[in-house]
Amino acid sequence: MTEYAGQGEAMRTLELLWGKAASPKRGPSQKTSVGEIVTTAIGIADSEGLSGVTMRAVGRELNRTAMSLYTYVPGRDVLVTLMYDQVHAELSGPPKTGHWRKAILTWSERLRELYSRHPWLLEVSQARPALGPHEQEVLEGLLRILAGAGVATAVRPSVTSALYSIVREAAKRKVEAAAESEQGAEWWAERAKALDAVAPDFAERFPESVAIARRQSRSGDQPWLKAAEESFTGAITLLLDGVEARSD
Amino acid sequence: MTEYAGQGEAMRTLELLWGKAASPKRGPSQKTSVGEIVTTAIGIADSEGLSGVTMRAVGRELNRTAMSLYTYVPGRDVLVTLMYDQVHAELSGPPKTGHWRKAILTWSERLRELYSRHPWLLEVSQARPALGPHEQEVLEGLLRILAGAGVATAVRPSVTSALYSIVREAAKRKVEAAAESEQGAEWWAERAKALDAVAPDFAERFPESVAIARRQSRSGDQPWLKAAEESFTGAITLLLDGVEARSD
DNA sequence: TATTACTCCTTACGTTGTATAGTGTTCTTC
DNA sequence: GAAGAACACTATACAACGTAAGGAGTAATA
Repeated sequence: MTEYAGQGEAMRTLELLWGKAASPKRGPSQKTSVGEIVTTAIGIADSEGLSGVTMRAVGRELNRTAMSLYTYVPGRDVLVTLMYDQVHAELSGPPKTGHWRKAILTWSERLRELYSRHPWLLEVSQARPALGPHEQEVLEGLLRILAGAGVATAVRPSVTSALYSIVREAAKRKVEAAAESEQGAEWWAERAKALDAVAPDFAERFPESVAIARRQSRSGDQPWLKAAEESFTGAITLLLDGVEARSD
Repeated sequence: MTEYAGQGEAMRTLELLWGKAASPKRGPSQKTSVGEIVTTAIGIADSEGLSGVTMRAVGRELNRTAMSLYTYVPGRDVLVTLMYDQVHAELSGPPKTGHWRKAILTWSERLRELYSRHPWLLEVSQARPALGPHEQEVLEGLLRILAGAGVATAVRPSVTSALYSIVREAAKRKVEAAAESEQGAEWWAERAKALDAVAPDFAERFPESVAIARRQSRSGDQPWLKAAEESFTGAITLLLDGVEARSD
């Protein structure tokens, strides 16, 4: 490994994120690349979850040992950071045109779809200001829409925070719903019976929760998915109404 | 372990969540309890993060072996679920009175403070419909406020989702900010230099992001904390404005 | 009193991330 | 061209993890 003038791992991680890692000048030619490793790891995460991404598993996929990966990447944590930034590249595209409300809704939906394609994103620790280029590009895209719409600078962080939040929450519910539909109806019936046995007063203690659950279960054959969809667009509409009320 | 009539682990987890696990009728008296184990585990998580909560560490704290914990709790995952529900008990209190906007803001702030006290909540996987009593109580509290305010039933899931989202996002930023202020100013300067070396065109590529970051760094000696605070109340205000616009 | 159900402990297994050391390859320098 | 530095990769090893299996001791039941 090259020396990094004492700048530590933060510098190394930034270099990797921005594809600016210096290529080696001597020694045997590398048999793979950071990009290939990250792509492979993403593939594993997509199909087996983040816990499936072990150094050994990634190495095996590339016909290499786990330890050889440490030539490219300083450790598993950084690999996950790189994966996180890399998938955000899927959202890069032409700038949105049209009405800003529509643009924001589209932005939100695209981000949510990203989370659906890569559910493991929800397992990645959020306490991590990575500053990767693709993640940053996504944020910048939203800020541009807000700026173009004439939303006051002071309000933009709030809107941004709220939108990200709503998208992630919606993605969570969608992932949950998918996992749950795998379980089958029998599992649900059993669980409901168990809950009743353990908390017979559930409906009395939590009438509002039960009312909403019942309301949602009436809306079609995929109740959870539909409910998630509705509360997603509903929440965004609400937020944008608030923004608009503020602009006046 | 008692047999659970083939109902599996879901039943066992629900019993533990609701404190309805049957106490043993024979054998030596138990030297600890589920509650003590959960409390101990929460203490460890508070001070060392969720990764510090190992079966061995919890056992050590209670002068017991890791394996003895399996008498009380079927495994680490369920222990984490119990921890998650348990801390939500800290929010139980008298129902809020006064204007509903104020009540919702208070609810949100209390939840955010819970996340601040227990930052590891953000590390807990959200893809998990636990149905624990304390978590449910918190949700029910919010729904009651909404119902009392006359917010339409159809809108409540949206508002709920958005509020939870905003709170969690704000907590994330607060946790980040705390972790970052530990790092000291030198670390930040170094990191800024590294970013400039790696992405000299950062300010040109992401002008809106940079503008906001600059704006936020002007607002006092704890820029991150203040920014988080502002975007938190800002986002909620925005959302409630939207709700109000909808009620008309 | 014998049996049963239970708690707790010891031991052990497989898996993880990664430190260390060694082998062989390629570029640089003399 | 030869020597040596810089590198890629492998093999081995270690500590820590969750937890399965088995056994010793204890208390209620029959």
